[in-house]
Amino acid sequence: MTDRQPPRPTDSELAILGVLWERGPSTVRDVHEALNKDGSTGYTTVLKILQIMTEKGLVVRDETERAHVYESRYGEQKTQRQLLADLAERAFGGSATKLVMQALSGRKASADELTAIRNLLDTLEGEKR
Amino acid sequence: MTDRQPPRPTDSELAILGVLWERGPSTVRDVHEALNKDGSTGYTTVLKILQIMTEKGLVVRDETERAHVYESRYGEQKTQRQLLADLAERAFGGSATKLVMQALSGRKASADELTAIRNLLDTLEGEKR
DNA sequence: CGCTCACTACGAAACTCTTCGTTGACATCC
DNA sequence: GGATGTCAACGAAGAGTTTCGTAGTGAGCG
Repeated sequence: MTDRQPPRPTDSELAILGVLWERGPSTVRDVHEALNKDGSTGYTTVLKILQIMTEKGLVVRDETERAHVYESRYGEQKTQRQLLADLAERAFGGSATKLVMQALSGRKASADELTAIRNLLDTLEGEKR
Repeated sequence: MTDRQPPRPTDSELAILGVLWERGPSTVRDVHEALNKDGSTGYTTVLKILQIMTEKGLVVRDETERAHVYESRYGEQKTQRQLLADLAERAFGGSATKLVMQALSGRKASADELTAIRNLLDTLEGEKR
């Protein structure tokens, strides 16, 4: 009835979504050029993946212009949270807290970053009480 | 020279690794029975995936007994951190901090969990100074 | 000794993902 | 109006994943 659960994007799809989030609605050419800054992907490859993503519902396509314009259907944060929930489910026994703690301890964060996280914690706790 | 970077486990592989981490070294039968508690996977399917994982180096196999015994080659935490680093790279522009903050805000954690995370933060900051 | 059971090995089939070559449509430029 | 360039669509090839049927092998039982 409501929107079906979007499928988990693959690596290539995620790379393209990154471009769309950064640039906003873009043509195939735009995406291709943005990706080719570092990697090397053919134009038709990008096109094909965008077509598949359209079928999957990951992006929406505006066909009014000759060069179709693609836009990510789900926001960056929503997608990121989806991926995190997914990973928590698959690799952390469903515990997002375990995921967070592992991410924190497995990594050197700067003092600034730790402070930012602490502030976020404060906010969350404030909401709760 | 040193160990080659282990490949990212697939979903099925991760499910099997979960069993191996929980039970310790196990035979195919052990894993199969553990997995069939809820899902439905054939015995030979589990065997095949374990064989592939052996080729990939994700597990090690002890063949001294007739029923081979499989063991995860990498610990649970190490694998989890690998997966997190990977996801941070692919979906969070390489920023583990962004990942943590998204995981925190996208989720309702209990007060106890927030406290646990806060304590971890204290420990990390303590080490740093 | 021969049967049966448990187990591994092999390989095929279906599916997805990634890549790209080719084709055809459309527009613009000379 | 024909050549040139841009673009979407199609299809195919190759790799990886997941599934499982079938075959072979060894161990122990009767």
